[in-house]
Amino acid sequence: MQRMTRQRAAVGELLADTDDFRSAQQLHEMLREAGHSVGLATVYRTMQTLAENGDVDVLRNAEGESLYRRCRKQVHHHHLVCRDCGRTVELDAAIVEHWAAEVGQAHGFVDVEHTAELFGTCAQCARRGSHDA
Amino acid sequence: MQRMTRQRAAVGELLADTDDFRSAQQLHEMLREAGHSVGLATVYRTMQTLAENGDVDVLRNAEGESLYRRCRKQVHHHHLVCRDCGRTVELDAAIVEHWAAEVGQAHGFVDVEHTAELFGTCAQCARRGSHDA
DNA sequence: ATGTGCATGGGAACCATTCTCACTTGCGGT
DNA sequence: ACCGCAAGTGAGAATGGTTCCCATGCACAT
Ligand SMILES: [Mn+2]
Ligand SMILES: [Mn+2]
Ligand SMILES: [Zn+2]
Ligand SMILES: [Zn+2]
Repeated sequence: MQRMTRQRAAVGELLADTDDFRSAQQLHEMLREAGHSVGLATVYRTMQTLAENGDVDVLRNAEGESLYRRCRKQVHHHHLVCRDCGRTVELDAAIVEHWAAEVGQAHGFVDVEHTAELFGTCAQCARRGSHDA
Repeated sequence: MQRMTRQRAAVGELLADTDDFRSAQQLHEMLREAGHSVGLATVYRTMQTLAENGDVDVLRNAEGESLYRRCRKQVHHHHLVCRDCGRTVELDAAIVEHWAAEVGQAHGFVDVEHTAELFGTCAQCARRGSHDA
């Protein structure tokens, strides 16, 4: 019931080549530049489906936009993301997992989920940024 | 240069009485019900200013809406929030602070900020929820 | 090759938030 | 108390990311 279409193939190929977090609109533009023709609505739909299936990770930047990325790890993890270029480091954070579970239980909450993301400026962007100014 | 207006007084009073995270629209409605007349745009502006001054904390729920709350602690902290009723527990998380700082430095990132929020269903809402269904 | 129903895409709709701008008002100065 | 004016307000328009609609396209089982 899940069909392989030209559009989905193009998105999949793009995600394989990209290891920074990107917005749906950025992905759409990248597809256009690569010569593929894929509707914006289709990009949104595709990313949503991939996210639901756990095939991509989603996070929201400070502006509230959703950013997507195909991660190496399939299991739950967190990220350190460059707010300038999207460069991403995948993180294990057993400490954070324990903390979240303990705190939730201690206060009688159930179905506890957590978000924990780090945003910074990567070394390369920091170097580039110090040139001007 | 910061003037005390009827509207800001009303918002301040409301925030003092509320200790759950609330959206600007919810606050606007609560003001209306309390008999105050405050424009929605003013609520947004006021919350934005309060947030910039660190007088309220802001976080985004799963739907991407901004939620506001006047916290007891003035210093940096995190939250455990009921996704149904907004009930909130303020959290110290020295472990998370250390983790964030270490990880950022280890990967050469600078100006590292972090988000870490827990969302769950509070005991009361869990009890209420189990009645129906 | 054909049929069926999932997939696509362009534009409209949605919705939280911000902007605009004419009007109001707090408040320092007199 | 009275002025003057910059800060504040609010109703509606604009914004912008995302979702919805629906006529058309196309993957794929038979
Ligand atoms: Mn985790
Ligand atoms: Mn922290
Ligand atoms: Zn970078
Ligand atoms: Zn609750």
